[in-house]
Amino acid sequence: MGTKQRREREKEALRQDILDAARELFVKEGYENVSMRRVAEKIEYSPTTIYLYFEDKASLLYAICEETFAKLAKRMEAIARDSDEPIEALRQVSRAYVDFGLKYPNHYKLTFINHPQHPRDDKRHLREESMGMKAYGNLRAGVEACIKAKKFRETNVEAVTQMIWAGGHGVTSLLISMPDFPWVRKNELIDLMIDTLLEGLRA
Amino acid sequence: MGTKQRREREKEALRQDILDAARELFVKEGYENVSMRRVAEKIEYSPTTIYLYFEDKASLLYAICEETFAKLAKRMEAIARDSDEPIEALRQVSRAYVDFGLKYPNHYKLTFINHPQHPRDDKRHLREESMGMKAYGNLRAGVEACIKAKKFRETNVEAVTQMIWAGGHGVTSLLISMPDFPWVRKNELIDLMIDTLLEGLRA
DNA sequence: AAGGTATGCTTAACACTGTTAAGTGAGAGG
DNA sequence: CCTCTCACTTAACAGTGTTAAGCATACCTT
Repeated sequence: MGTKQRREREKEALRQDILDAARELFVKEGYENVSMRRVAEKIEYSPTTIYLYFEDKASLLYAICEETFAKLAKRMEAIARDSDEPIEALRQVSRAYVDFGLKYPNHYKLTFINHPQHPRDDKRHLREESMGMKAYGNLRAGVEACIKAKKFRETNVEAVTQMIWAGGHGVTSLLISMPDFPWVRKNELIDLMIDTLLEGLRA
Repeated sequence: MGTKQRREREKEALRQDILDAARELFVKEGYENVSMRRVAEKIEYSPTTIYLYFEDKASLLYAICEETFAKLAKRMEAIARDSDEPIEALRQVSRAYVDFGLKYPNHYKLTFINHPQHPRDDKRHLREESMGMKAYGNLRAGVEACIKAKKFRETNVEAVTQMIWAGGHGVTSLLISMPDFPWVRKNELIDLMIDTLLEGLRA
């Protein structure tokens, strides 16, 4: 009987409906400002139904974050593949990171800025297989290539990677979360950050 | 009759009690995890009493942040005064900024990461007189001194200030909001960021 | 000193929140 | 045809920020 398989398919479809509704609301109005009841209303189910598919509200967010991270990781990989000059590749990967954040500010906010502190030591997003870790790994690979090619004087791969990440995140998050501040031109600020960091690292 | 003045003093005292209680709780457990009822319980008043002294919960935190950021601005000023080598001064001012954020993560979160997005066009924290902006002004002064002394190749004061701010903010906010990530030693990361930026700026 | 009033605080309530325990009802399996 | 499974719902709990209304006391005036 294919009934069991059909039911399985239907469950998966509803799971996706929940995810789609939640993503749209979270992105439009912010995680904190969207209640489970509102998500339920959007998919026209009772609020408690969501709990049959996701452990809690944070898990719902986590699933959405994974989707977003996956897109970013994919784009970073493509850039790294298409370039062979390591510093130029790293520059473009960093640029891609910031551009991604500015293009999808609400997704970025959701995943990197307003990331709610998970209640009981929930370290899902730090697992090796998580998409966030994969994006970090891509940046790390770019840094490693530069160090292997002896282009940098600092040789601690992890430290350099984290610094470049922090530099990109700093620009991105400030531009997003303080839009009313009198910033200089966005591109000027982004390029100045990346260029200065790479210049400062040069062997 | 001094009764009016005495009452004024008593009101001010209670206001401070509220501030003290709220600060202790917010810093210890985080703004989001502390309710108005818990603050009220701590000072042994009814919850609604707080609303006679502060417009809402966000205003309570804002008042605390102003106090704390005043300290930061003061420290930055002192550092700038005590040093006459402009790059060294800027390095220490930047370091003070990050150290401050890590010491008071909840204050930092409100003014630079989570700041209330819904209180409709509430731009308190962007006002010239706000202590957060004063700290930014101190950083800017440090950058200006370096540029005046012809130590930097980039001469756009605003752009350089914003970049250094973004660098410090990136490190600070990531360390705060992703405490479980396998960071390299904090001091190593902070120093690497500041040193690399200053090295990359050198004339 | 007595009466009225302004002031400081509290009680009760509203409209929400995330989450869970218990219950319902339709459809599959025997 | 009956039973039982299981997706889903209803009702409720324990909390949240916030407000409207009420009360008691300390003050000022007569």
